[in-house]
Amino acid sequence: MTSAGSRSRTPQANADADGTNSSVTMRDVARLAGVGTITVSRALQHPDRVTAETRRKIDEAIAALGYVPNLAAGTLRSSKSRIIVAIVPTMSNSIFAETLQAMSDVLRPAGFHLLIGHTGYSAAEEEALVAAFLARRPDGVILTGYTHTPRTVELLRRARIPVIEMWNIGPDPIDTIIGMSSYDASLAMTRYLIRKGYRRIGYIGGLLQDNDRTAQREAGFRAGLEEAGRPFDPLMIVRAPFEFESGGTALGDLLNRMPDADAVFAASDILAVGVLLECLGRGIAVPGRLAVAGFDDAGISSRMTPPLTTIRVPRRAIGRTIAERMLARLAGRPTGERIVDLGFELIERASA
Amino acid sequence: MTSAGSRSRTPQANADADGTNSSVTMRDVARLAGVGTITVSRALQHPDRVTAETRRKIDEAIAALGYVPNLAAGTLRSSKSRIIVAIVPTMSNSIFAETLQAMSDVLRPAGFHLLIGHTGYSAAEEEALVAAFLARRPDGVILTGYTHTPRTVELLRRARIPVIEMWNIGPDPIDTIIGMSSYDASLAMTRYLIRKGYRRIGYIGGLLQDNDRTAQREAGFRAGLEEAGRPFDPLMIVRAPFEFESGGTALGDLLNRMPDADAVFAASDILAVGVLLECLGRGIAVPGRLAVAGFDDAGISSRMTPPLTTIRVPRRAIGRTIAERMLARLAGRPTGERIVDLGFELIERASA
DNA sequence: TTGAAAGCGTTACCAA
DNA sequence: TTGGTAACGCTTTCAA
Repeated sequence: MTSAGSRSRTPQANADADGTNSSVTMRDVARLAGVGTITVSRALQHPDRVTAETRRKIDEAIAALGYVPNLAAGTLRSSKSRIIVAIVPTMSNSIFAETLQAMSDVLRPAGFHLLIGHTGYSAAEEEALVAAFLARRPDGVILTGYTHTPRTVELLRRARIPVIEMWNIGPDPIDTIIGMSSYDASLAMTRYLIRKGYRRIGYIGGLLQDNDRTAQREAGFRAGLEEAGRPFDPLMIVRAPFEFESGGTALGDLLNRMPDADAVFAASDILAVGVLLECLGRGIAVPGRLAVAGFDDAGISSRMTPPLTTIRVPRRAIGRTIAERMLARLAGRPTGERIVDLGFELIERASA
Repeated sequence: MTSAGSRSRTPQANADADGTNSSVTMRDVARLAGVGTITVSRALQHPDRVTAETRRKIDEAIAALGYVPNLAAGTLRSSKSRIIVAIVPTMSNSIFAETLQAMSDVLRPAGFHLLIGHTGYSAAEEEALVAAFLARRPDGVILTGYTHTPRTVELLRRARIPVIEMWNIGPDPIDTIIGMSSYDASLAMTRYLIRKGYRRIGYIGGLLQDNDRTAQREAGFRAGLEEAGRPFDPLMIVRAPFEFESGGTALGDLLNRMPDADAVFAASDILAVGVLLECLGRGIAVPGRLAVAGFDDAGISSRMTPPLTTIRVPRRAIGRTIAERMLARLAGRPTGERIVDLGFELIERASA
């Protein structure tokens, strides 16, 4: 580990002073090792199909020349890029970041790289990303949710590669869908609040545009009210972008419309924490005067005062499962159901 | 936007029923358009070097055949991948996620894709990532900080591509370094706390392993004490990973060692927010009994009660500037200084 | 276990 | 403005 040292101050001028350069090819390695190029290729791809002695000579030649393989050539010839494309709404929400990291942690040791795109919650942007990324000939594609433009679906269908939709379970996957049911989770939380005796429950949800997660959560909330015979009123719902700032603002809106609310279900912990902080600022007792429930179980939620009742989504497990499934598919190994529900957990804490 | 529809239930079986498939090449497009392949290539790369009529015919052929270019072939031939590698410690910290998104927002419209890796704050892992990614022949590489293994530096030097180190300014960049001085910022915050009259200032910092940002912050804190003639004592420092949970724990440790502390400077808002929440839980008045300052200006910091005094780092500007600089370099346009300091802002709020 | 030749789909080079 | 030919560096195919 060094932070300084004898580095060249003019990187552009780094010629082959040490006899190595970046245009070393497999052929050069083969020549130095005294073998054919194909043997070098085999030594790199399937080390066990080459004698230990040959492998040693090749390894030495690689080290001596500073050889770096050129994956573009391999991809062209083999039609295998070892690239997996993953598209998420945003990377700023650590929910998705953690899922991506979990996927990457499985894929990288297997030699696959994740090419990540973010849509800003726009299906049109997703389509543009898919179109652009397909030119890289990815071996597989992972999308968030099941709401896509028809052309996105068509492009992926024609690409004939594994496609995994994630996070939110829907009825008719393009190929495979892995995640949990936002509807079920939201319904469970609504039932819980009702069971706890809250009479006037407000809902702060995300924007619905191109977002089946937020749509399912809102639908689950309404279903919960209905099955309990509670009248639903559009005034009970406020929608806001997933930011801490909007949680507080949204609570203000909601309380203006529902001054008698005794509980708030926020469809994301980012919003719910914003709500809690706003309550703190306004001196609203939680859960005494107003109960607060969230969704996601973010890192901060358990540290709040009071700690937040929320839905835990297995976000690392989703990433891991998707990556493993993808690797199995690409290796031709048998895979299971096309719809994989990894479930959720209702975490009961003090806030509701 | 559709969430369902007439999708095939057996994607593996999608043959060329509609006459289009994914093995359409530029040659097929050329044939249908009645031109040479090179003209198709030109129409795609430099639309202005082709007559409008030719371009129209080619566009029609592309649409009719559902042609998707193969970038692997182009990369092989031209040695231009239009891939930029970016390596960060973690994507879970939204600080880095926002910088990555800002970079991506500039690079994508220019036809470049970001290949992202995360090191988990390990220089050895960074080296492994760089070695693996270089096989994709990226057009440029972006690293976080200036602490790298010698082999990482050597690999990048040999690759002869633009390398931009980011976030933390250091004296001797591999090539170009863009960010701010964590040392200066930390020193400024320490001076601020001293000026505000706090006598016994504790410090909660990140782990130092392979992390020049945390090291500079700690050094800045010590320098601030020293220049004010305050005695430094190792007991004043607690180090913890950047997680909400550790902020609270670390505060406990610190107060055991320094029961008379009247201020805490946490080297990350994640820790500082954890500290604030812990104070809330323990009934410690902020800033009356204990002042709290942070670093990063995370989204939640301004919403806390009291709102958090912190250092604002221009994280989106860093990403944008890096991307623009990278594009300029790759286009052969002149670029400025090798060290670009985008500065910071001390945000004075109520917590300290 | 090893190798020779062919070819992947694109773009550089040179010519018309 | 357009095109023919060659070449990028690897892996597949077939053969020894």
